[in-house]
This record gives sequence, structure tokens and C-alpha cells, in this order.
Amino acid sequence: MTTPESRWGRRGHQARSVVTQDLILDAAEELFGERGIDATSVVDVAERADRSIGSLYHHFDTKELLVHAVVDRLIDGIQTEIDDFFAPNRWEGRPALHIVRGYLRGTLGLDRSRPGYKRIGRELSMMDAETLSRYRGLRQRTGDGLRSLLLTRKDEFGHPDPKTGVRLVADMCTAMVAARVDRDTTPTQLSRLSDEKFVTAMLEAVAAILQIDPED
Amino acid sequence: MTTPESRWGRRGHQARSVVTQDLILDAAEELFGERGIDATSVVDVAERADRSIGSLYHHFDTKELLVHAVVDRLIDGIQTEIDDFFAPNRWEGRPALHIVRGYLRGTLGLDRSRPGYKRIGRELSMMDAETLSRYRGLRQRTGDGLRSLLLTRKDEFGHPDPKTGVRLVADMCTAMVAARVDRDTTPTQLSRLSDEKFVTAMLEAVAAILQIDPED
DNA sequence: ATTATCTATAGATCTATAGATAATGC
DNA sequence: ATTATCTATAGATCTATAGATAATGC
Repeated sequence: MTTPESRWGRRGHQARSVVTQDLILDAAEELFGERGIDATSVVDVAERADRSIGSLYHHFDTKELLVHAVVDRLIDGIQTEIDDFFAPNRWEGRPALHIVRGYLRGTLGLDRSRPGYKRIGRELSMMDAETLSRYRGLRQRTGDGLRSLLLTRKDEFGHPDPKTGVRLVADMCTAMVAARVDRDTTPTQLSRLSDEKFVTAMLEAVAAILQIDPED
Repeated sequence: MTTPESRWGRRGHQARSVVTQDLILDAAEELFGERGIDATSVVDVAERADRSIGSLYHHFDTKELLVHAVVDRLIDGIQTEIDDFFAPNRWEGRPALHIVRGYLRGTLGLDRSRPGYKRIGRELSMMDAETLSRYRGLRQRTGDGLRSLLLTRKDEFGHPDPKTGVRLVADMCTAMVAARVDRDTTPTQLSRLSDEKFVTAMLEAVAAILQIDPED
């Protein structure tokens, strides 16, 4: 697992620097996700990374910088997955409902594989305007991508106003996945279903809204 | 604004106790909502309430107890509004879409009038299992109430399986309102619309899913 | 020679208490 | 006489630094 270089700037001159920095970033991401950023001390992070506090500060000048390094790494990873999803030709010849299914599975998996992502983003967004706008940008681009991709399949829809229909469907998918992943405060009945049954139920609703004949 | 007595127990023996306790609870609710619980010191709270730290500790033994007092007051207030919404005869003679409209407007207003509610609940739920289950219970009862209320109107639906349809619709309303209120991390296109237009768009989707003729 | 690591600790907060002073109400 | 308030401060964390020791790589 190599870490992409980002704003914070990797500063190692020896091979072990990379190892230590990765260990620290991994430990920080875990702990921030489990307990929250504020509740995690830099000493906690150093301990889980099996390094001393002095070593940690040799690589990251402040706690704030460490937090940003963790966030940068998270965002870079997610952006890569999103780019992959919207790669040209990826959905060639597939109907709208396949795209929606891929989107639902993808966004569910994305949050599952990064347990701390939501929590860290939320906590940091409360104080840091730049992180907030980066998180928003990520969501924005994802939504835009999904909408324009679906609109290329508008001939499949019976809905009189495809643009409005697609906008609603995209929002609904985003909101429902968010509610499903963030089970703490927004419990829904669909949360009790397995991922696959959840996706199936959503596809039925999407078909009803866009007025697609579900045939597959 | 009288505060309902809750678990934490009001302990005043003089008239000014009530005033001070209310001032402290108001200040705490504001600050916890603005900056978060962790980032707010008890001295901050005392200052905004125009009382000394000694006075604060005379009324609330620990910061944890103060936090719980704030949460209790929030939950009690919300429960009251929910009871009001589901009061018998409240929706007599009104069609399903009116109920959904009332629900959407109500839940939107509920979060708007208590800016800190979501944030406080989320932060506290991360560490305190009891608060988590109380928040969940609130949402659970609301969802149950909405579903059973809507099911009494099932003759209006063309949907072949009203129970499934209603479950989906209730979840969708909850998730979409949550996404709209929590604009930080879950931006949606519908967030750009006014509350009224958002409600209208939602009602169209609900009508499509349940297969209701929108006539009103 | 340079870079990375460690231990020990200074300095800044933040929660909570002690003890003195002021206000209330039987 | 009892309750509420205030000021001052003890004790617990937590971030960040200083300075000594160990490992790396030209």
C-alpha cells in the first residue's frame, strides 16, 4: 500500500521514513475513525504506530498537519475509485438500471472499505472550510457524473421530464446510501435488509420514478 | 420557556436556581451545537450564561451530566412535537399525500428550530450507547407512526404491495430530509430548491412510487 | 554527515474543588 | 440557617520541543 504524495508533502530521505509515515497515517486514520479526531491524542497515534511521539513530530509538524495528511490520502483514494467508475466506455451498451445498480454497490463498498471516512470528514468539516469544500466537491462531481451518464439513456424513460426525473433519482440514491451507512442517527427500515435486497428495492423505486419497464 | 424535569433532576431550592439552570442549558445547547461538545469547555458555557464556573458546578456535578441534561431537554421537546403530529383525529379525512406533506414540513421545521440537535446527538452517540438508543428510538417511533398512518390510506394506492411501497416511501422521506438538513456532507441537487419546491418534488416521487393519481 | 528515533519535560488547556462572600426564604 | 455565587487554584491531559542516541547512505 503506497501512499500517494499530496499537499502535505512527504519529507523522508531514508527508506524507513516511508514505512514510519505510512504506519502513522494508518494508525491515525483508524483512531480518528474509531474515537474521533479530538478524542485521539497524538500519543495514542504514535503508540498504535509503534513509534515514539518524537518520531511522529519529526514527520508531521503539528497535529493539524497530520489530520490533513490523513484526509488527503482518503480523498485521493476515493477520487481514484470515482474516476474508475466514470471511465469512458465503462458502461457502454448497458441500460440505465445497470448503471444505477453499479452506483449503489460502488458507493456502499466505498464507505464500507473506509470506516472512518464519513466520521473524519464530518468532524473536520465542522472546523475547516477547505476540507468541507473538498468533500462537497467530491460529492458534487459524483452526482454530476451520475446525472449526465443517466441522461444519455433517456430514451429508456417514460418520464415526461427526464432531467427532473434523473435529478431526483440521483439525490435519492445518494441520500439513501448515506442513511444506510450512517446507521447511528438515520435508521431506516431498508437498513435491515442485506445490501443486495436493498439495491433491488431501490432499483424498483428508480424504475417507478423514471417509468422504465424492468425487464432484465 | 420552562424546562421539563428529566432524568438529571432539577435541584434548585431558590427561585434563581431555575433561571440559572435554564441559562446554562441554553448556553450549553448553543455552544455544543456551534463548536461541538468536546471543543466547548465548561468555562465557555459558564461565560455565555453569565455565571461563574463555580456556580455551574453547583448545579451540574460533571460536564457529562450537563451534556445529558441538554440532550434530555432536546429529546423531550422533539417527542412532544412528534406526539402532536400523530395525535388521534389529526389527519382525519385527509389523503395520504397530505400526510406526507405534513411529515416533510414537520421534520424540516424540527431540525431548523433546533440547530444543534443533529450535531449534539451525533457526537454524543459516538460515545454514549444510551443516548444512541434514545435517538434511534425517536426515529424508530416516528417511522413506525408514519408507516401505519399511511397504510390506513392504502385504498388510494395502485401499488400492488402497499406495505413495501409505504416502507420505501417512509425511508425515502427520512433520508432525503436528513440529507437536506445535513448539507455539510451530503449535498443534493434538491438542496438548492426552496423548502416548498423540495416538498413538491418529493410528493411527485411519492405519488409515482405508490401509484396515486395526484389530483389536489 | 545526515537523518531518524527515543526519553523527558515544558507550557497550555480543561475539569473539578476549596473556601470565602452574598442572597434567599422560613 | 440554608442555598447560590464567586475567585483562585489543584491536578489531569495533551501538544509540542530539546537534546541525547542510533541508524542510514554517500
